Order: sequence, then C-alpha cells, then structure tokens
Amino acid sequence: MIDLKELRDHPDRFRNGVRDKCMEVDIDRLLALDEARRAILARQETARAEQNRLGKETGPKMGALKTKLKGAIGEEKSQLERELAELEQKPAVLKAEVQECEARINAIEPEWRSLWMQVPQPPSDDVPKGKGADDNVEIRRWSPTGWDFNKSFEANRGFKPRTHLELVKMHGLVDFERGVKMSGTRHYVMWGLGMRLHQAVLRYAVDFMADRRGFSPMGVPVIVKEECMVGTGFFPAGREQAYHIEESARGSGHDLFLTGTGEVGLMGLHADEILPLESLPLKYCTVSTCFRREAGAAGKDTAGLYRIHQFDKVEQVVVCRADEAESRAWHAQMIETVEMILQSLGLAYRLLQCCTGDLGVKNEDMIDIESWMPGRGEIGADGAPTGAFGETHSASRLNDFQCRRLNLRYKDETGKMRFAYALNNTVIASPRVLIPLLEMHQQADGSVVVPEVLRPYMGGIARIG
RNA sequence: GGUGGGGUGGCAGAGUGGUUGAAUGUACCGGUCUUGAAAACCGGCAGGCCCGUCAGGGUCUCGAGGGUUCGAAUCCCUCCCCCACCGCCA
Repeated sequence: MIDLKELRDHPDRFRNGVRDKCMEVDIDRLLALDEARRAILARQETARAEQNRLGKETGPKMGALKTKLKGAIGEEKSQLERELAELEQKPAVLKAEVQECEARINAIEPEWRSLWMQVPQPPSDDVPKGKGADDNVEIRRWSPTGWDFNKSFEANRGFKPRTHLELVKMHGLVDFERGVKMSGTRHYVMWGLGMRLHQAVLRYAVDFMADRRGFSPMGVPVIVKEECMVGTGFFPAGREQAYHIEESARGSGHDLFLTGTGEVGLMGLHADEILPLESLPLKYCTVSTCFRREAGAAGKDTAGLYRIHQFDKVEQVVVCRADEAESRAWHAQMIETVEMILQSLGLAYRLLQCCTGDLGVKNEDMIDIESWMPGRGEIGADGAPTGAFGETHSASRLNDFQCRRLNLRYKDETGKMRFAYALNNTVIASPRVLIPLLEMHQQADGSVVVPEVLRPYMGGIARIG
C-alpha cells in the first residue's frame, strides 16, 4: 500500500499512477474521507486528553467518596451522593463525545481503508506508457546458435515441429485425461520421464540460486492466512484468483488460501518485523507448488501445459534497503539470472519492458521474459504452427509497496525506521517451461535431447525417446 | 480429538480497577575508569497515528475483537494462538 502522507502531499503523483496503470480508484474520494477521518480523530483525541486529565485529578477523589459512601447513612449519605454526581457529570459528557466520534470514524473507515488498499504503486518514470500487453516494448532477444527468429522452425531445423502436446503424448510424459478425470479441467498428471524432467528443471534452478547466486533456499507454507495474501498485495484485487479453504465455515480456526506463488510465503516470513540493518539484503528462493483458479480465463489456452491450475515454481525475492539504485541493481541481477538459465537450457527468448498498463497494483516496474514456443501460435500455410512467444518469467520491482503492507521494516544507519524495498522474480516455472524445452529440443524423429545441464538431475539420461 | 496451563517491551519476568507505556533483571548503544579488555558505575533504549517549521505536545497499543466502569494490562463475553500430557497419524 502507499504512504497516505505522500498521497496528501502529492496527490497528482497517485492520480497519474492510477491513470497510467489504467485502473480506477477514486483518489479524491479517498482524500476527502481521509480528511474527514482526521478531523474527527483530532476532536476525539482532544476529548480523550481531557478525560485522562480529569481521571487523574478527580478519579482518586471519586474512589474515596465511593468508599465513604458505603458506610454512610442519612444526611451524610445524600450529601456524598450529590458530590459524587457532580464529579461524574463532566466525564459523562466527554464520554458521550468520544463515543460519538468513534461511531463516525467507524462509519468512514471501511470505505477509507478499502480505497487506500486499492491505490496502486505509481509506475517508475522510465516505464513506457501504454494500455496493455500490446504496448510492451521489446528490449532484446537471444537465441542459441543455429536458431534464427526470422526463419520458420522447418527452415531452421529441417523438419516440421511437433507441438508439446504431441511430444508428451508420444513419450508418455503427461497424462491429461486422467488429470481431468481426477480434478477437472486444466489438471494433468506428470508421468515417468516427464516427472523427472519437471523435477530436474526445478532442482537445477534451486541449485543455481543457492550455489551460484548465494540465495537461501526455503520451504515455506503454500496454505496461508488472509493477512499474508493482503500483505503481499495479492488481495483484495486477486481474491478470485486464489483457492479458498473455508475452515471458518466448519466452525474451527480461520480461513486459509492456497498461494499462487512462492512469493507469498517468502515475503510473509518477515511480516511485522523490524530487521537488523546488517541482515539486508535478504536473498531468498523457494520451490513451491502454485495454485491458480484462472478465473476469467475461461476458454483461453485450454489445451496443454500452458495454463493450468497447479504447477511448481522456483521463485526468488530480494528485500533490500529503501534505495532506488540498489533495487534497480538487484532487478538487473534477477534478469541476468533468468537469462543465464534460459541460455544454459538452449531456449530462445525475448525481454519485454512492460508498459504502465500491464503492471499490477504492487509493482513500479516489470520485465517479462517470453520464451519461444515453436508449437504455439497460428497454423501456417505448411500446416505447422508458426510458433509464438509465451511468457515464462517476470521480474518486478515493488518499491516499498509490499513491505508497507507487510509492515516489514528496518532501522537505517541514522536510526530512522524505514520500510524495505522488495523485488521478486520467477527463476523457473514448470511444467510451463517444458513447453519450449520439449519443442525446441525435439528431433526429426520426435525424440527430445535433454539439455546438458539437466542430465545430472535425470540420472544421466541424454535423450527422451 | 480429550484434559490442563498460558499469551505483558529484543528476551526474561512483576503487576487482579486509579500518575502503569508498564517495576526489576538481561541484552543492546553511549560515557567514566583501564595500556587494552572484563568488572564496576552513570546515562540512553518500543512502535503507530494526529497536531507543530522546530522545540515539543496529544492519543492509541499488555494475543484479537467487543462489553462493564468516571477510569481496565487488571473484571465479563467471543475468537485466535502457544505450551504440556494422552489418543490418532504422513
């Protein structure tokens, strides 16, 4: 969430942010509610101050009177009662005032809070303006030797490509029918070498992060309380996207949600903590199962491994001090990490600078990395798919938006309390990444060459089929 | 799931209606002493929000929420969590 003081001082920054992100949040309404709330709060606090002062002054006196009253009779008793009534009058008026203020604040707060939570992090100045994914700007592309983006798959490789759907069927790597039988649409079963390839890719990515990047591998909960979802910025906007475990409806405990990314567990870890300055930056990675309802995506990418309800992902996050330059440096390192991994896997890809309209509420900058998937896209004149890029990674800078919500802070060298900056990035998501992997490494006979870096994780197997 | 105990500041631990945001210890930071260190002594040491240019002031926070009261860490209600033992179990 954003800093309300900052909003009051520079409302236009946030109005523009909302506009550029193509969102709709009534900033003026929020400002009006905020002002009203503060005015009432001030009144209430004045009344309370008076109440406290009186309490200290006359409180003990009243206590003494009441004690005396217990043993008193007749004229003395009524005299004491009168004194007491007089003393009680003033606090009673103040109490009514405090309560009235409280009622009015309670009436305002739900809308105030709800609007506040919806205000997005304004995009960085250098993020190109745009309405949506179509306005994203390609930064660069890379392809392994022997692969030319300007040529068709057949022109590159000398044979027509099979789609990953055909390949997994051919080699028995994935069983969609039984997945659907058990769990419904967009479910699947990883099978045999398919499962081993899936695991190999994940293990390779975790080891890469731990051994070559010095990140701490973690195992974090994938079932979390609502606070974690709100704190990490996925709620309220993404509520429909998460599976909801209604424990409260059973009359026990609290509701839980399945996380759609390891980011939730990694960032929720230090919620409400004040981190020692020396502990920064935090560099964490995790491999976790991710659950997504894909609400609103009905009919989109219905076939294959592209859009599924459950998958596994290696995610990295960095929590660093509130420093723009440092945050940008980590962002660059994250992107470099992804490029190193994709290159080592022999996959072709491009980097996209996401435009303002394609950013979410919580990020100020995002780079998407799309891998080339030969089996994707339209069917060409030769009857083979033309191929297309498909998103496999994204790396975001969140400024202090997420740590503010999580209440994750540190004391800087001057002793000042600050919200940390956060970043997150997909290291690898599988089985989606198996799409380009299988399709790019397929041979004319349909066999698939396993990239060298994965072989140690596959018991030395160099080829599938 | 059953029974019992408990949630107070970084930690430990007082505190059962009235200057208690909270004693005391410890940790931590600064200082004195010392060749240096330790010890000892002195001082400092919670966050949020609001007002204020500053100095500073006000308010809230003792698991969470509600209630009683002129006044609640202290009394009442609801919920959450933790610990111990038993049962079950990957």
